[in-house]
Amino acid sequence: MSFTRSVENYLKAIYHLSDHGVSKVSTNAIARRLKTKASSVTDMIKKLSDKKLVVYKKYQGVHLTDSGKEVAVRIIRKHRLWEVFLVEKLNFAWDEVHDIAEQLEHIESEKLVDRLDEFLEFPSHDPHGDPIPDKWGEFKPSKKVVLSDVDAGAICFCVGVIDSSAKFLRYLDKNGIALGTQLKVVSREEFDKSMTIKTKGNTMTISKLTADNLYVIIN
Amino acid sequence: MSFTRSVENYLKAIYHLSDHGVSKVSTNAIARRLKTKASSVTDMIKKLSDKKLVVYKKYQGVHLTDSGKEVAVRIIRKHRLWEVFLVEKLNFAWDEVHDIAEQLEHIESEKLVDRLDEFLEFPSHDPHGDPIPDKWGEFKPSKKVVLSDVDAGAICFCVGVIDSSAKFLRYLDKNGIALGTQLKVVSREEFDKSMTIKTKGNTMTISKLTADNLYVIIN
DNA sequence: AAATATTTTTAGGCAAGTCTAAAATTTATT
DNA sequence: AATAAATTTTAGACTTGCCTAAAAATATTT
Ligand SMILES: [Mn+2]
Ligand SMILES: [Mn+2]
Ligand SMILES: [Mn+2]
Ligand SMILES: [Mn+2]
Repeated sequence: MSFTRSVENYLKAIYHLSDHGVSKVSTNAIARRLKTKASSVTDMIKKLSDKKLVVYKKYQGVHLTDSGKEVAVRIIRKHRLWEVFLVEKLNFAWDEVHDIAEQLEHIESEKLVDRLDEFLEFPSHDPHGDPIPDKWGEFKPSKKVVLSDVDAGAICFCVGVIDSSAKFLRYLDKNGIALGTQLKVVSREEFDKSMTIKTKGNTMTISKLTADNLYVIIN
Repeated sequence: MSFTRSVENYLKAIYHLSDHGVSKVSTNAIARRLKTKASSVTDMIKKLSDKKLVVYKKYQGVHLTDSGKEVAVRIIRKHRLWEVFLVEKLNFAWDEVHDIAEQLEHIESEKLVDRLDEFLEFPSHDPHGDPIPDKWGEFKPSKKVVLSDVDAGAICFCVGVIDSSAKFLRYLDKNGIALGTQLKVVSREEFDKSMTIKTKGNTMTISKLTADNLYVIIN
């Protein structure tokens, strides 16, 4: 099955708004996300419902069917793989790639996606730390968490920040922490919730504030 | 300026049919090429004319304006760069890439195109031996020619075939001639128009028939 | 519980791009 | 030069996706 760009964008939006296709999503939420009008959303929802991609009851919001979820995950896979390509191979910064990936995600060719995946050596996460589903639509169980939630002893790698101020980024940079940096949590201090972490060449103690603003994925 | 996918496809078709935008193109020729109906072409031509991308006189065919040509060349550049990417980086065969490039050529991002160009090390020709314009829309002077037209002494490389029968391709393969193979024309025989050519490891004589069916680019 | 505010749907309309069938124009043939 | 054939354009219709304005349903206040 092949769908229009617009249908794909709606399904992806609903997927994200519904927390992986679990809960119901309101018309207005979709409209806000896609920068369109509620009436347009209602129109589209009816078409999606006719195609059995969503379940819809008037005034009650929508949720994705299994096949709707499948389409959404396929688009997300493509979006994130292309983001990796742009950052890893074409040296884009991680905050420049979204709009381009928004277009590339609609290119249709299963072979292309699989070859790209292989070319990128089957990345498990995109440059923003979001997981990339495999070709069967399965996500790896690992999930991005805030560093302050990681137990002592765990090894993880940095995939994103919450506070993206220049100040914070400079601080991280100075201490050799960047996207993709491996970290081991050596110990956690109960008293002030500070943590001691070890990077490749360095061991340091970071404050709770810092740990609260770093996203990591546990290996 | 940004145009719809459809507009871009029309402009590209007209460019190719008009021999680089020189001659006039008939409605039917465009319809044939784009697998659409003549009436649809007339409709679109009017819109292109309103946008000053073509010059149109009823019943007299169209030709591209300078700005129409510019758009067409930009699309062709993208098409061919993506083809190189697919073959060189993702290991596609040269006969598999066209349809995918047909989609990728419409991705909008000047930065993406320039980075891709750089990543591919500024290729001058696509996998079919067609020249790739630079970012200012300029084509390198070299052009693909039939091997039988090449003078003795010249060094060229193989970029395509006219006869694509399995028989011919097997013959080439057996003699170590493939896409990209460097050839030196050692001598030409006036009597039967046969040629002696030298490849990397081998010198051989080929018939006029063979030379007539091989496209090369002179270095 | 009634009134008010918010959300969602309907009604009607518009642009892009395509189609079929019929009319107009150009080109080729007698 | 007249007729026939081919090409091109017009007329009218359809789909997709979007919009505004108004009506209907649901949610929140009083
Ligand atoms: Mn998109
Ligand atoms: Mn991302
Ligand atoms: Mn195309
Ligand atoms: Mn090509």
